[in-house]
Amino acid sequence: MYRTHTAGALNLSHVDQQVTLAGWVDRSRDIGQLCFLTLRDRYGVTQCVYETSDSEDSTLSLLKTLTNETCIKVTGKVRARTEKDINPEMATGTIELVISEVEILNKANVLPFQVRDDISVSDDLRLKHRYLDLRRSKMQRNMLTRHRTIQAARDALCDMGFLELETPLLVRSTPEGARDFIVPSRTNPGNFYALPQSPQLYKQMLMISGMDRYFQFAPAFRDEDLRADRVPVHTQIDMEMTFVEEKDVFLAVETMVRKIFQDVKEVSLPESFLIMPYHEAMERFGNDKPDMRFGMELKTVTSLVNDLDFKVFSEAECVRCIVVEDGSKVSRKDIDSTLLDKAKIYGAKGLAWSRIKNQEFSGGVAKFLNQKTKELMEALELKEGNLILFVADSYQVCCAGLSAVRLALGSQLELIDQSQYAFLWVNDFPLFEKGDDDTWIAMHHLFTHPKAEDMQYLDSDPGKVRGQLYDLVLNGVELLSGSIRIHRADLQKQILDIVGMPKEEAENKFGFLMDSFQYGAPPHGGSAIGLDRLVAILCGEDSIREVMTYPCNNQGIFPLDGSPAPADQHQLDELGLIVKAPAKDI
RNA sequence: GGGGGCGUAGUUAAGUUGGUUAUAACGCCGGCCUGUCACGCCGGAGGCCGCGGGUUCAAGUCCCGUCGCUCCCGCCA
Repeated sequence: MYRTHTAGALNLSHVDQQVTLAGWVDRSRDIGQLCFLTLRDRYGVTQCVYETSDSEDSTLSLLKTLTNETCIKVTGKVRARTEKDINPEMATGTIELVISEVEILNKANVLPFQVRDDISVSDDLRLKHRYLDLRRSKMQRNMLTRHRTIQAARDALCDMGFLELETPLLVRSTPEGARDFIVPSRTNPGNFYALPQSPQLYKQMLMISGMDRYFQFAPAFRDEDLRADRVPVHTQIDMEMTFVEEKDVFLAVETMVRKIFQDVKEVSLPESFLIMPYHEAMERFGNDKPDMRFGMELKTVTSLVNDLDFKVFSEAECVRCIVVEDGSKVSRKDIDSTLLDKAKIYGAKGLAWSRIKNQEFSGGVAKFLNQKTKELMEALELKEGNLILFVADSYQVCCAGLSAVRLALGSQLELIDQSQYAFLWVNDFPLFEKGDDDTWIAMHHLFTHPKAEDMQYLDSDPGKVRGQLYDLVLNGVELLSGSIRIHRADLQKQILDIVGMPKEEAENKFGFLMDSFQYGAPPHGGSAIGLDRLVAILCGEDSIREVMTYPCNNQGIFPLDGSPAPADQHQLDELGLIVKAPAKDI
């Protein structure tokens, strides 16, 4: 071993012991014939000190050459610091290591960026030198949190009798929503595997196999455009259960999530989480993943304002609004620029506003609203000083626009308690939505079981059918998606008919699943948690990249190894591939 | 596919209506310092101002193009 202890281990009980530490130079402070250096490893930081009366001393000279992040081994005796030299900020601040010997294991060159928490460096540079970025204590903490989250989830699921099983990573391209990553087969020229978008079909068949309860930390691959919280590969805590209904899945998930928050954050979550149907979420928050940490709910006023002498309102399909309690905190400039911009992103053409002053509307569109002062004041329960913000458009645009405005106000007015974890189940999603060309498309995926009481509308009015579908939302972030699945071939065929998938295509793409339904497939259901998003929230990070070891950048490029890269000609030849597009230079 | 923002030493930034030798902090190199802990003090090196073109007596600054990064919309159940 290179070391006898770690850099976080030493305390007063080790005084006078001879120890050896190995790690990186966190900082060195050269005070002439006195020299301090702080040595860092995953476990902490320990101050090492060397003093001499000989200015030609070889150890002293060596210490003076140490640059930050040089990898070293230090041997010496632990000494208690004198009262005035104790550093209360440091976990090891009561002691120091008196250096007798230093060995440079590997020198560090001039660093591309400093390894410390208070840096602001471009993400690209951080990713190019991710090994250095991960040395920063914040990143070390994030990785530890990730590890603990996985550990707690595994403990909880194993306790509940789930089996941890793996499903294939080279699979058939599936009829799911996102674009597949495809992998050419050398042994079967002209044929391709797909990387799984989720273990969906394979975990369903594990239930058919009688595995009863399964889970897996599963990579999920999707070849779509990226975002701050979206990368081509993310990890799901994927689970599936047999002979269960929605509430049974909720219970299992809640048990696991409670264990995670207890173990990782020492936070006790409530016995059960709030449940809200999709339609209620849209009505109250304009969003299917509402942030429940603050109110400011949306209201609909279409019928009250459509006879006003104001074309924008009278001709709109829908008029919705939100009420800001203390309107004085929102300036005209906020409304006309910041908030309007938010609403515009989602297609709103404007953001009408007015304030309540002396028991009537004042400013903005007041002259129109005051045709119905009393009715509006009562319907919206308006009070002195309120600010009302309206969007008039389709129901979808009203919801999306005002929901964005609500979130912007929530953060601007600091209405959000950052210490709170507000969980919410959203369920009863519609099974289908109308596509562009008037066809029905599955809102979630094709394997979701309709709600029993809505099955009667499958033929007559698919838009009315709700699925046994649920999302778990945490602080406005969609953490989990799941459903009770179809387990009978006849129902599965009916669903495929409704979305107009040709029989041949269905047979080709997942006939194997349909087949499996024919041998006593049991009722089953499950869910998948976005592990990266969960860990990001636990770490207080906005981007999931902060909790992944080696994420790619926003262009899908990983600056460290330079992937993706062109394939060698001999690789292409073996695969029988001809590249038509010239390789983009990256 | 569409829109917004940013590209200046190793890093993060400043750079005025276009006008001397392009600044600062941290880092790096050298010197001084025996209780520092963001050590301090003195000195030094370090620049294709992303790239290409244009306007001008003169461009880091203005214009056009391009490349890179980033955030968002579409897309992603």
